[in-house]
Amino acid sequence: MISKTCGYAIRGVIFLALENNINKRIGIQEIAEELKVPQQFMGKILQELVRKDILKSTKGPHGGFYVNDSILDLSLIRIVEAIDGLGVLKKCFLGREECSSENPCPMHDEFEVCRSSIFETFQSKNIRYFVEHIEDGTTFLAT
Amino acid sequence: MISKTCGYAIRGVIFLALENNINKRIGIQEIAEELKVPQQFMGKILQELVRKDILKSTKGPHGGFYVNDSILDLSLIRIVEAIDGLGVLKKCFLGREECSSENPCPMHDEFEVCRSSIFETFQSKNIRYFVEHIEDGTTFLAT
DNA sequence: AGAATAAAAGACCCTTATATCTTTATATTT
DNA sequence: AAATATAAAGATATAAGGGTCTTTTATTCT
Repeated sequence: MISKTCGYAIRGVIFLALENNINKRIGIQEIAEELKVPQQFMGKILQELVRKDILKSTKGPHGGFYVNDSILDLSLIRIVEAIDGLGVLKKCFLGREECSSENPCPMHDEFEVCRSSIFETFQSKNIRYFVEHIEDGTTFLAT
Repeated sequence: MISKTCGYAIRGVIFLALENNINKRIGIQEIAEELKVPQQFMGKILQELVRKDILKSTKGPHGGFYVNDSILDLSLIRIVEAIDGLGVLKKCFLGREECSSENPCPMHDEFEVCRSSIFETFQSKNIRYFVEHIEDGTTFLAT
């Protein structure tokens, strides 16, 4: 559905939002260790999110990645859009070039339900929602 | 979700089931043209399905791939199993190594609904179901 | 038997996703 | 100012998925 890269990106952003204290920067090493993901690869992904204005970063000692409180209002769909593009949520389940309700593949209707429920989640849930569930202890970021 | 390869496989099997007359064999060229998929690649996929005893084939003039009526009772999950393996339906949405209802990622519950609905479709619907919808003209195999 | 036909099989190639390594730029500390 | 820590940037490596090409094998027709 979404790429592994995009999953890492989402987990990274939620992690930064969780740790968000005023002006606190978190190094890529700590992020990668906490989330149990490859450090350099995570670095590239977070850099991309900086370029897309979803995160901020500073170099030098005590540098690192950080977010400000407005991140809590960001809807997940913005991260998916930045990493995979929205097209990832529209591809035909059976690999046809074109697939739509007017010209559906055999799985189209069944899958459309899922597709739109995932899309609705990405659209309507913001980072705050996910942060709260992590703080609750009802969901987990690291394996 | 499932691989493109697996989507081609499903479309190929449904196509053969549609065209199934006694002892009729269909060449890979015709199959690929009808479904608008790469011929050689489709050949490899159908060969794999022959090895997995889902299809049959014969070489030589008037050879080709074919199925018998029992194909209509095959559930789609058997094709997914043969090509991608059932693991493809169990992967964590956010790319964690382990993800379960006891140790859920932030998207786990939302995605579980989709996952199980897709699984249920694959499990419960047989080829006959899809063949009927194609014959109806309500769904389409080729783009 | 020989020619023609069609799938099987395997080697190979291209693209994308995933991941790592190296160098550079920048900020902080001393 | 110099040393140091740290991320940015970009080149490179690896693996998997997707796709093509060539040779072999089996079948049928003449």
